[in-house]
Amino acid sequence: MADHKKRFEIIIQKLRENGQKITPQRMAIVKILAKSTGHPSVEDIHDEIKKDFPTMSLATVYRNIVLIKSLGEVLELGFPDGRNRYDGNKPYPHPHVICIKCKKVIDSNLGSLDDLKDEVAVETGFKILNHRLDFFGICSNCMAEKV
Amino acid sequence: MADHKKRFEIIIQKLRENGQKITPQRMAIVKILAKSTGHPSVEDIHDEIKKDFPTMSLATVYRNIVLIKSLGEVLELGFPDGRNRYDGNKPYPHPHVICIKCKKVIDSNLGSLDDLKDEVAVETGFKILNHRLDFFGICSNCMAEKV
DNA sequence: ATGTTAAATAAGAATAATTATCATTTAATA
DNA sequence: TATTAAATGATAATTATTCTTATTTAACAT
Repeated sequence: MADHKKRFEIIIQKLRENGQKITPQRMAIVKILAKSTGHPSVEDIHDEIKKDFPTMSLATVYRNIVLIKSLGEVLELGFPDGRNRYDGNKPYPHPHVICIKCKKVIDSNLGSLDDLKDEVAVETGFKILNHRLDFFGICSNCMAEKV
Repeated sequence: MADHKKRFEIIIQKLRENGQKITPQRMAIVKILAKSTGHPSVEDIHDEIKKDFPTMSLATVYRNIVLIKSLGEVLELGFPDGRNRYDGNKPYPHPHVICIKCKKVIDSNLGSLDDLKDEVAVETGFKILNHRLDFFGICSNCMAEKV
């Protein structure tokens, strides 16, 4: 089964287990999050779904993301300019590489930061639960386009 | 000279070099950013300065942060919940450790991520300019307070 | 199959952080 | 001290997100 199909099933299953109803709108949102290779914003998701559900409300997208986030099945990437983006395909912390020109967000396949995490825990006395690592730069496309 | 005094002078000097006026309000903001051990939010800064300048406008704080950011002399830490925080003492990327209970933000003294950066550049074809590494967890104080 | 009910949705109002506007004030320079 | 472009203060505008409420509907029991 394709990766995003599997993720879709996992998230739907988890929703069921938590007594949530499976509505068509909810399924549409989960479907996009399960793929989410492009790290869509709430508006991206809303626009995409409006093709099938012209009455889909933005509030519904927000509500469902909060819900799915609370189940640990989507990763939220917040940015200072207030355009959060989401990854429901790999909901665990992993490095992202972000183009500051075209705003593309891609995944990196770097190894884990467990060693660093342990160092930080010892150094600070924190119980570390989570982390986030982003690299910012310019992608090869945007580099080629520079005038 | 104390660390934050030095930072203050550096930032003021850079403002001068760029033809910016040195106003009392601007100095007050730079002074707080130069210290900024607590990684203050815009509101924190505004509240602090209002003690000396009761008429200080929020807009002035925002404007000056944008300006100082454009000079590369303050690091902006954006969070999904829309409460950005600032570090003008160490304006270059460095790991932060954030308590998810009391929202405290402290610095970590981990070594550099230059090796990782190079790996990512090779892997993705990006020109990497910047990065951000945050660890989220619970600080020892909050851990002790749990009921 | 159908009725019941608590939860979900749609639409739009409310909120909160940030940015823009514009009249007034002021730092820098002559 | 006068001049002038830039900075400030006050507030309106904007934008992302959350809240509210009437309506609809998925899930379950009959």
